[in-house]
Amino acid sequence: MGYTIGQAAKKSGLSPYTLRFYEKEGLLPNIRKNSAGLRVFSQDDINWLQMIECLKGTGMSLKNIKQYLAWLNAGNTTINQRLQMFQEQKEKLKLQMQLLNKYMEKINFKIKLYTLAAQKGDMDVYKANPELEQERERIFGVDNPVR
Amino acid sequence: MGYTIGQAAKKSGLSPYTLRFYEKEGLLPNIRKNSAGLRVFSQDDINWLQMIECLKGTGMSLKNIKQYLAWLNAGNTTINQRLQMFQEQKEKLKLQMQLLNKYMEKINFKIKLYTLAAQKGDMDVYKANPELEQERERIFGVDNPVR
DNA sequence: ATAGCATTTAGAGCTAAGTCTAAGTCAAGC
DNA sequence: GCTTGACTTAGACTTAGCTCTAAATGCTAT
Repeated sequence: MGYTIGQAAKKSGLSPYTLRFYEKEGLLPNIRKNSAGLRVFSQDDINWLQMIECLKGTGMSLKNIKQYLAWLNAGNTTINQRLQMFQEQKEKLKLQMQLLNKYMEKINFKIKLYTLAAQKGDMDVYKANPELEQERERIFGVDNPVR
Repeated sequence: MGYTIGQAAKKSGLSPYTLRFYEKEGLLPNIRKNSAGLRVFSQDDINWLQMIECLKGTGMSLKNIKQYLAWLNAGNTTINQRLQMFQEQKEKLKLQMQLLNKYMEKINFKIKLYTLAAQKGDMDVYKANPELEQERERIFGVDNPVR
């Protein structure tokens, strides 16, 4: 159960460059090397890479991920810091998801608008569909006519 | 109804530096200047900044936002391109939201785990709560014990 | 009318996160 | 025994997106 850097790259969706970069940055400590000096990635390493993806994908910087790793390595005395970190990360993620929902509404409205405009051939869509004004105002606010 | 760069910065949540940078990059064409040479931001400019935020926030690069702006300025002949752009952006956003939901599950599980660990004082949580194994396996996969 | 602040410009500097280059090593297949 | 291809290293380079500096100008309140 050991992967070369290329195999680990495919498994994780990252490039070999990135994996070496992460190791250089201290995000992948304890990567074994075989007798020829090649890195050997374990399943644990792959799992950890997936955790990195999760934290990175929810907006955590590599620097903060490194902090988390330091807490992991420090053992049971840092359980509360780690718990708090995940709680904060959850709040951040909730806000982010709310924001994306708002963006989704805007984009959906734009699609509605442009679908009508594409049929008509021009952007004067509100005249034929005055009911859109209500929705537009709810999503974009009073003084945003949405071009 | 005109704002200084400082006021526009507050309204948009961006810094004056960023607003000047955006103008320099061609993302804010037609910003007026008053007799003293100061920029005057209109409500339309603020609205456009909010659209930029939406596109940027859903992962579009400034370069692609500039492309969209070019289509806007080109008039009705580009309605289909713009419609397609928003449709693609919507697909991207849907994937992103799915991903964030997965990350939320992972983070919630971690919070559950660390909450128990914090009570116990150590990480041997599965022994006292073997039902967690099921959930862990569903969220993280078979060969990921989740440290 | 002067102090204090916001603004202007051109251009330099910064940060995060990779990405690549060059020169070399090594194992496997022909 | 030679080629091919994946790997190694150190360190330079890239990209996106800002962020700041310096020197000058201009409004605003005392």
